[in-house]
Amino acid sequence: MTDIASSSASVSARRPNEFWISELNGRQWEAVKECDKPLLVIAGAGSGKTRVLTYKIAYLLDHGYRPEEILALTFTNKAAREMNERIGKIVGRERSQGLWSGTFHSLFSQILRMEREAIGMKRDFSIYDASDSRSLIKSIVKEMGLDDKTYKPSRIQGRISAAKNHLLLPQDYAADASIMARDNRDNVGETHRIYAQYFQRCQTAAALDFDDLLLYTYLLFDRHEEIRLKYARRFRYLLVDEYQDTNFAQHSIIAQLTRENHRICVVGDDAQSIYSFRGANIDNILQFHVQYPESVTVKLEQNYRSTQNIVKAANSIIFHNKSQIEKTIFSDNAVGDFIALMPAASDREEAAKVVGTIARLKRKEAVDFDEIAILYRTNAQSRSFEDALRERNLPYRIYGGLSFYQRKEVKDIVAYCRLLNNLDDEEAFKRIVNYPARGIGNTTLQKLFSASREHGVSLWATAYEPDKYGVKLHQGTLNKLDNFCRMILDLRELLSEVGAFDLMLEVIHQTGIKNDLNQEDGPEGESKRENVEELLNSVRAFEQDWLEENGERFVPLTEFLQQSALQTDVDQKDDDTPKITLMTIHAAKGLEFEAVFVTGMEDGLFPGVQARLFPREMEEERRLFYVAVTRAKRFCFLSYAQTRFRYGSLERSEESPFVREIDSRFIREENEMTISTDRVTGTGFKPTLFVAPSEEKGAFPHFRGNERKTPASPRSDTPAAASANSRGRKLSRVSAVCSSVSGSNESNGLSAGIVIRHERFGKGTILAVEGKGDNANALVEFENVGRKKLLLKFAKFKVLES
DNA sequence: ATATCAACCCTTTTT
DNA sequence: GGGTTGATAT
Repeated sequence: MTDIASSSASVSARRPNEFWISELNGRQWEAVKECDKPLLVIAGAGSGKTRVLTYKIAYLLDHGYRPEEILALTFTNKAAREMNERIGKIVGRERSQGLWSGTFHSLFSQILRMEREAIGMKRDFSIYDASDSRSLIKSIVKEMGLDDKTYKPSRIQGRISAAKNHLLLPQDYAADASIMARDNRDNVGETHRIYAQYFQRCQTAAALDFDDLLLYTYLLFDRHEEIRLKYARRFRYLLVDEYQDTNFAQHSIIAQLTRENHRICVVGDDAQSIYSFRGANIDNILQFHVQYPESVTVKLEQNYRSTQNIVKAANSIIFHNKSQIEKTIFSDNAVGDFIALMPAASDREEAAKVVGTIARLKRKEAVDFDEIAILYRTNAQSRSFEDALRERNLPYRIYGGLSFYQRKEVKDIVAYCRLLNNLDDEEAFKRIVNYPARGIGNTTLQKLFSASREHGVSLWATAYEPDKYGVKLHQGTLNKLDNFCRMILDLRELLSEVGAFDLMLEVIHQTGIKNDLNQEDGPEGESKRENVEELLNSVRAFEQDWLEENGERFVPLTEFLQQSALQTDVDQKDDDTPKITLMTIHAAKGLEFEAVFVTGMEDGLFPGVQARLFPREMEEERRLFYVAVTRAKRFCFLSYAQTRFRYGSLERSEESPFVREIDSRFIREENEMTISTDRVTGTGFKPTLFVAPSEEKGAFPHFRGNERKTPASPRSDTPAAASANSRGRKLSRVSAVCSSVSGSNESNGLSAGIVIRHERFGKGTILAVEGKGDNANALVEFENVGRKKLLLKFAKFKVLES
């Protein structure tokens, strides 16, 4: 089972690998070229993990693997995108097209859509996000007459999520004595019934939640051996990034796909495992050698990112953890500056100090804003920094928190779209049935609810045919319901005729949303209208991108919905002006910055109160701290506030115990810095950096600050062109490509029988050409992906033989 | 049925 | 501080 790569190497290697070797150190190269045995790469922070992954894929491509035979799984879209770009740079874009790379969730949801029949799902299933799930759980708790104090939706959601991550269906859950005992002990003994009901309701709504994307993929492969084999064979090589953060479900699916051939490479760092709260199981990485006894382990221990002081300080932090894989991370970079500790009297002062220091970093060290990050433990901490940055007119960008797609006005429009796409989507229905207000109130809804539960049909079904399900309503209400349903059905007619963008425009007009928003005045209404604009922009951008890659007449709404459901804040880019990054430490995983501020270093905040009593949680918090510090290339600051506003009132806090865990040789307090400069070497960090922020007034008189913000939307995360930009392409470039391609292809006079190579789908034979002008399209039979209809206006391919 | 206001939780962390 | 829920008036 280990012959393929080597046997085909001589045939297809086109490029000497010496060039690569110069780009890699010995260990990295070792990891790249080991393609026969299962490979575990323990990659310390900043040790070139992504480099190894990308070169390894390039190496595979050079040794007989076709792009579509490689599956590369990441945790974030950003990581996937970055990987794709870097591979494109190494082997050229065309040779990497067709690679299966992306997040677990997005790739699996694509597979589920392709194999929907096997699991009895319809093509246009909805994806419930966390708040949809929570709201569904909430209504179930209510319906079951349980106390929502003891059965707090978020708590139940956590349990259900954990169950799914352990591949436990409702019946398995109820049958598990230890789980039931635990639930009973915790006074939530009815959880299994909620879970069963939740599961059922998701099914009648044709909806999958995030965890279902994994669970159903597992079940698909488990119950349909032929399908599992199909994918196990298709993916001849499997790579997994951030393996320390995989949960049992992910681990199991990987096992399903590698059962026959063990061509797999996982990359991770146990010291950076920070998602155990989400079911991530560190044993997956620790037990890799047991799962694959013939496996090889490569440790990458040289850090190329940070100064020696930062690396050593980070080592001294993680040293306090008991359980870990033995390794010594070292750096050959400059010694660098001390980690700087910045105490502050209040959270406001903390923010002022941080921002003041940023201004100085920019001026004295020429660190640009996009090389600076302010990190914190909880999203709630962002506010004081926002205020301080706005006051100083410094550009920033917040990631996380209330993401764009979670705003009410945006969610409402998306909910309409979801309902059009999938009439059974219950959460979407609930959200918009009476928005804008049309007199369908709670009492009506309750009647529909109980009818739908009673008959096991969707809410839509009962609203559409109330009589059939014995719903008793006044004539007036019946008329209102009927009007609503007719409007939805009318809009639905458009699904097969127009693209996502046009459809959304129709929705906004026909449903009265536009009217409603136009009536709202004041800054809030203004900001809502802006957000709707942004939503439309992002749809348009998505369309541009999608049409180019898939030759179709228009973008089906369902395509947009699917990608937007799995899109996170970090995936969005607004414009190109450098901005200071504000995010949680979790969100910063995998990123790096010249200067990093780790803020809120307070006992009870970081580590949080809940962690203090449990050693295992303390270790996770400590790893989180380790992740935070190792994001920094040159400058790392730790700040804390002695008083802080929490839940609206002032609270006192002490310095985090983590601060004292750093070896004192690598850290200095702000005021100490001004005196002891003797150890300051390397990058030449001037002690003058630390001056009271008040002296910093007007540091950037010419700088044009943040765009104006309305109080209602103080954040600067605009997802305009999120999708198009997210692939690293500009709209202008897209259109340029389109025009040139369409010109050449049309004049080439394509006809049946001609063989082409498509950028993404590979080699294929044209079966038929039809249509004129913009609508000209070709039906092509591709070798690997089957039949596709390409819209010649957008399709990127070249003719091989005619 | 809707609009408004007071009382009430609260905060980890995210695909 | 902020968002959600519940009671109350219209």
